Amino acid sequence: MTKTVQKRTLATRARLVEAASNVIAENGYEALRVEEVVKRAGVAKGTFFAHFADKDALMDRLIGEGINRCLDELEQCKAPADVEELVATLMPLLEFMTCERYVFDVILRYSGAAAIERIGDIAMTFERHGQVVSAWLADGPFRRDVSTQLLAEGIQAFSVQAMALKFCALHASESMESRLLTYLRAWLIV
Amino acid sequence: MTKTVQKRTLATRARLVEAASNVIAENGYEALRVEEVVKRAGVAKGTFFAHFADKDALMDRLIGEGINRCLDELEQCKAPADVEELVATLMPLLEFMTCERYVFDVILRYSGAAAIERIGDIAMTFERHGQVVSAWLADGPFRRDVSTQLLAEGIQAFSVQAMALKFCALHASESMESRLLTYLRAWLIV
DNA sequence: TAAATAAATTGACCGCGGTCAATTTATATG
DNA sequence: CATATAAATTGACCGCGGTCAATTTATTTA
Repeated sequence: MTKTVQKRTLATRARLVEAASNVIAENGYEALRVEEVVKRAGVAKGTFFAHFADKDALMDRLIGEGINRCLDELEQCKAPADVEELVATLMPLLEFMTCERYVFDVILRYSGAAAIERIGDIAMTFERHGQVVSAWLADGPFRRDVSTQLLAEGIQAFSVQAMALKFCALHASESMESRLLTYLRAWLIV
Repeated sequence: MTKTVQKRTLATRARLVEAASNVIAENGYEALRVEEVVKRAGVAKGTFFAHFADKDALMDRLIGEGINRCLDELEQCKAPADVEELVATLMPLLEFMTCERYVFDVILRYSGAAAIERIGDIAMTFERHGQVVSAWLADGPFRRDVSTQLLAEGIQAFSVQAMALKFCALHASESMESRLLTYLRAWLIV
């Protein structure tokens, strides 16, 4: 049970992540190609897959990072005083999650842990999100007949719905924010 | 503005769909390969893409068919008398939608219309689902302070959440049905 | 320090979805 | 019926994610 982590390993992985971040900064998430990443990192293609199970695993990590940055902001906020404030506070996170259709697709695919053994970064952010929101609900003008945990899960469900409809041709007219507002008024109000 | 639809076209498309259905019946949705489908249909690969924009378009159609079969059943049912009955009635549909992880992923991706111009089969089934459920809610012991339309959207949101958690390692313990029951009791009860 | 062992890296190769210029087949026109 | 025109079909080819036996580099052992 020896853990032999060479620092070369860390260095290579860091170079891969760095290169990937640059590609994304320049062209967005969807345009990322593994071949471009390894070229910039100066390693062979096989090396990439020695560090990440597949391309999605890299995305899980990078998008997870982005979500966590949003959650860092959320944690700074004081508990919203009403539904309007709650929705407004959540918006930056939802905007990031829907910055690209591809990003939203990856999030949906990984919001539940993808594999049995490995629980991905994105799945962990959903847990964290639930806890942050749950804490807010404890001292606000919201219904109390069910647990804050359940209310928080509902907020996630409605958030996903509102985000999904952003990409839906059938419902493009209403904004994500106003839609979520409608949902959460019906869900949270006593 | 002449529409010249050769019957050869229809025949070829039917052969492709037939072949695809057979492959799926034998090996499931995820295992479907376009090359296998065209081989069985006796046409070249390019022909497939003259009939379907991409592989997903075929999946949208075939999975959409499956959902519509479930909805046909649902329409036969009389309006559920309470939440328990409602959930029980919905289960066959949810079971089909989660018969494979791949199937659920495709459904999520296409539940909103994928492209602006073309509204896919799966997206249409969500509309249909909303209408069927909405009609049920009009005469049942459910809350009436918001529209049945909104309630139906919430049922969809919670259904998606319950299905997603079925594939989630973090929440594998509770069944899809009991989870949905918890959600909908909190959502629908007056 | 040299030999043995384990870990990291390499790049040719594969599978499979998707493209397109060229060809075949059907339909409209004189 | 012959010719022009449009539609359908073909298959070689490409892009890109992912694999793996062979090789290089680091660590352990004698």
